[in-house]
Amino acid sequence: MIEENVSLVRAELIAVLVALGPEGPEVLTLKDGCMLPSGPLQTQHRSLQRGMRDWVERQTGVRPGHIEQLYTFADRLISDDGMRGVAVSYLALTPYASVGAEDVGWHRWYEYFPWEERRSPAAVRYADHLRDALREWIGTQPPARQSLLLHRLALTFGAEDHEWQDELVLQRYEFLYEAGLVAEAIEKKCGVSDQEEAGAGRRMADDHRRILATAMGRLRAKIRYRPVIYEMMPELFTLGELQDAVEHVAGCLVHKQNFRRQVVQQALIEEAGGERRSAGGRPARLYRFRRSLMLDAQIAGSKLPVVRGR
Amino acid sequence: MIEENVSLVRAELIAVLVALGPEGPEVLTLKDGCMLPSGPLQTQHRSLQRGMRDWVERQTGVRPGHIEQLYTFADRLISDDGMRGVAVSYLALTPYASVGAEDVGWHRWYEYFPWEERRSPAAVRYADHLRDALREWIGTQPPARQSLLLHRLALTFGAEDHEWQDELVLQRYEFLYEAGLVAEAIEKKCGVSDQEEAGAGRRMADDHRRILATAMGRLRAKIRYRPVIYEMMPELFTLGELQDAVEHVAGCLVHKQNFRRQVVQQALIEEAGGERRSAGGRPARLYRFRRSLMLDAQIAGSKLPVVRGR
DNA sequence: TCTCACAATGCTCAATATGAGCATAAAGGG
DNA sequence: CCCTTTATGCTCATATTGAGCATTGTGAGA
Repeated sequence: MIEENVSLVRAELIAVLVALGPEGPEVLTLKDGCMLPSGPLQTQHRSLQRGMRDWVERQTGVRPGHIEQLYTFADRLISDDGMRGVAVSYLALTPYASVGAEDVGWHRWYEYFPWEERRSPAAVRYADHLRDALREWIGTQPPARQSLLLHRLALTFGAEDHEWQDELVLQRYEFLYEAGLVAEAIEKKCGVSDQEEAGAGRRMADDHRRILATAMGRLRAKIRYRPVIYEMMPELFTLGELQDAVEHVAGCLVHKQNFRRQVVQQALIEEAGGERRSAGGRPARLYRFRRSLMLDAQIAGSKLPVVRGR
Repeated sequence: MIEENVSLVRAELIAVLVALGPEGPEVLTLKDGCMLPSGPLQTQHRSLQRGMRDWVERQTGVRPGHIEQLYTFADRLISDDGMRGVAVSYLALTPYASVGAEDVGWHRWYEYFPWEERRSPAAVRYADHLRDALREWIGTQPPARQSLLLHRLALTFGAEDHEWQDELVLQRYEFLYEAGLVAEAIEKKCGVSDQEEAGAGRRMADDHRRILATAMGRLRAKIRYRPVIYEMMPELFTLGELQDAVEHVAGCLVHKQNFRRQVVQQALIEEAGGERRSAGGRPARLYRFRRSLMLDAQIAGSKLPVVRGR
């Protein structure tokens, strides 16, 4: 007996898999960059997380490593078959792995959120440009709302002695969405948009880009106090490479000497005993993450100094 | 058309409502303390959060204030009607409100987790006692596992120069569960347990106590860097009352002078202009939370100094 | 009325942590 | 052999934190 009014739903599992490619963080996608791996919960799945892992491996061949639940939401609308959907999204980190299948591939996440990449003055200028566009849009809004919107602009995009906070990825995306500055919003308003470059950043199907934004924000927040960055590093790495990874994820530059100081004194890594020589410059020592401390690390937490430039 | 293998599920919404009673944090329950408010997602619910709010208000008459999603999980087993359940749990904070309905009421959360209350030496002794019981249990385990278990014990219950970390509520509950030291686990092993006091702390139906543990851990972690404590305070309060609230939630004592210093210099509160006099002692100034900063507060975060004693 | 216990409030001081920059070391390329 | 480049080591000013002493108003009881 099923109670009246009680709707049965299809449970959809969606995964944001992140790895560090040669040019920074990349996300695993289907349909040539337009979709995240996903699929419905099935009878044989023993848990939500298992189901998610199963779909990812089936669709892409990649094994998720460190996994964490992101958010669960219900579709706004009842679909054609009268069925409603509940989507459970996950963030998973893995070392970089190549994929073979058609239409499956890694894409730099800054393709989707170019304004989040602020490691060069040129990149910062792009974010500033968007901020101006937002300010212009705010001007078209009801006067009563404008002051609140301007305040929100300052908090999310950094202005009037508020600093840019790298973990507010979702808040910025939603702001741009409201202002109709991203493709998904434009399409919603004007019908199908055939112009690929109609809005800022690359679009995705449904609300997958929103989920990606959630994942980015969560990851950026998390690397500050948990050693999750090591989940994406290869077995051996130099401190320079580690710093590069953090900078790419956080989307900003950090002070090199202070970064090393903190990382070293946390003692979560140990010297592996070799060195790596590159084009020019002094060879760098190789380190490895002390996996034996994983339990400690999960529970105790650590922190990486993600801060401002140089 | 519904695909083969794809299971439709019932989506259950579960709420942990927390308020500050006269003796510390309390949780809103049904069935005389054995259940959390919950109910299935219904067709008319426009979102998961709305559905949760709807159930809470219907069952208890209390309006949830600040809301945050906790975790989503699938039932391990298919139920009698062949249907599977997915449960989405929420944490909600509210000022203390009285309830009228039968079997509905507030219960101190330390009834369920007495070892989490460490504001007196006697309370700490109880946690120590449990730690000893766990250590004994570890002795009965396969020798190969023992070293890992002892390490985990040190991390979660504090030992061998590891400190007790108040936000590890779930980890401690799960450890006790594994060791068969809480009622739910005993029942699972031995069939129905008619002894109410068979295990540590008061039991709840299904995995509701696990959800409560998740909520407690999240709240304890959150008050350190977000001003959520104010969601549970009355309009006017003294710094002493605020500190009391934080201490009750965190389950440990804080240094009074340093607490005030940080709270005041964060400038999230303002003097309300009166004072409150109690039994003995100098009257305390009244403060109020600056609601106008809510946007800032949500985004920017703040932090309360939750630390060790005095 | 005078004292005392009590909580609130104000302030100091040492120990750390953090932000920023200078200096040196060890490679490769002309 | 000099120059550029990256790694590494170290210093110093400043901010944050942990801990404790001192002072101020009150109510209660001698």
